[in-house]
Amino acid sequence: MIDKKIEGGTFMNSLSYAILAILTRKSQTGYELGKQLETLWASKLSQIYPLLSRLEKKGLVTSEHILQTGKPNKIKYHITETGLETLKQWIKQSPTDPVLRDEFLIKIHSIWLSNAETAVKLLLERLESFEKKLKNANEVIEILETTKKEEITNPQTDAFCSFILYKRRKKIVEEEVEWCRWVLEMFNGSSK
Amino acid sequence: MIDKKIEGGTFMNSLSYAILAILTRKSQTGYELGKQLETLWASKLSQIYPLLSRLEKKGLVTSEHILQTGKPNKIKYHITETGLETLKQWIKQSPTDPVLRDEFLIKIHSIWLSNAETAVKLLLERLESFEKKLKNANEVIEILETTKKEEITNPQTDAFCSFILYKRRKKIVEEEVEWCRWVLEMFNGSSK
DNA sequence: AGCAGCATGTAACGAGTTACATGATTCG
DNA sequence: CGAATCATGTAACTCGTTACATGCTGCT
Repeated sequence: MIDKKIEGGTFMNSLSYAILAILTRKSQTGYELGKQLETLWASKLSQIYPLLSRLEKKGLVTSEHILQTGKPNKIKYHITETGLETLKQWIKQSPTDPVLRDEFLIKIHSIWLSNAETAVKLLLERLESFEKKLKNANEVIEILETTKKEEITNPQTDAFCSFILYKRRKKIVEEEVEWCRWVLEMFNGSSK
Repeated sequence: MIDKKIEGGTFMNSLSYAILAILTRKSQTGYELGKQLETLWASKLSQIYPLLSRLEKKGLVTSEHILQTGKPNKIKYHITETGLETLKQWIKQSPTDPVLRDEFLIKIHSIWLSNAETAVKLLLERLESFEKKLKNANEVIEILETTKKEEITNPQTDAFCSFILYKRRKKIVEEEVEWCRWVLEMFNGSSK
């Protein structure tokens, strides 16, 4: 009875909703969406552009052609009333289980077959990459805390939602960093 | 120059390595692999069975037909020397970036458009599901700590690898639980 | 009587990535 | 002078899910 199939194509997938979610905050181009989506639902432009056309055919977004000089012309997308309603309805439904695909975990699972050097190299790389993510999250949180002091405590604002998501990110990334250090210690302890 | 393309089909994907990784610990059937893979690289049996055939053609695993009465016959897979070498070589290479696909995050991103009831329901569901995961991780950790006391401090054992992976899982899931409680408090605080 | 578990597989489809095509500007 | 950024898109592919097919045992 759930009509996922709205006129003009096939079903709505998670990426479609992620696109609508970002467009509620600011109308933007496919190219810009590609960057915004990184933290929410990573995807390539080659997947985003066809989906935007599909969403337009369904009447969930409208497009505005913007001519530019010196740069290629661009197409700005706006969410429609129908699009907003569709998104709101979707939010109410229980989300599917999260899926994590992380080659690092497979490698760690098998690291007992390897030597300490390989393990340490793997862990140091991971540590470095997550320390960068942590720094980035901290920066965004600081900016939100100073420029949106009021909004970030009000659940009815988009800043609040961004804030809590970055706080979550920070917590989880911090744990990963701590964990890497802990495992590295165990390798140092056992080799000496 | 990296010969991902070993005779007998196309490339090796992450799932192929995940299968090899699990088979290093214990020979087992595709059906059993399906369950073991849940925490490492979630996948369906319809993807696992054809991959096992492919791995056999490549000479990375061998199969043993086991006849059963009362239950359907089964095929037990064993990793070969070549399979083990292939896995060891792969571990040395830097893993690709982890990919997380989580509809919950998209919904939270848009929760400012919705009402407090919807948000609280979403968060309570998440909390419950992660509390279950936490309980499960704690149980496995306790078992490992009592039955494999020695191995879990020795990086050359498979128990050590399982142990550190479950410890990681526990930490991250704990943070998610804490975060859910924190956000729920903010909703309770603002509605009164 | 019906459902879950055991056990293997194929077919069809949707989701996602890589490669290709185009072309101007700006930065190092 | 090459690489990165801006900007949109198509084609070909791999990866992953859903549905289908089969059939016996044990639990509720």
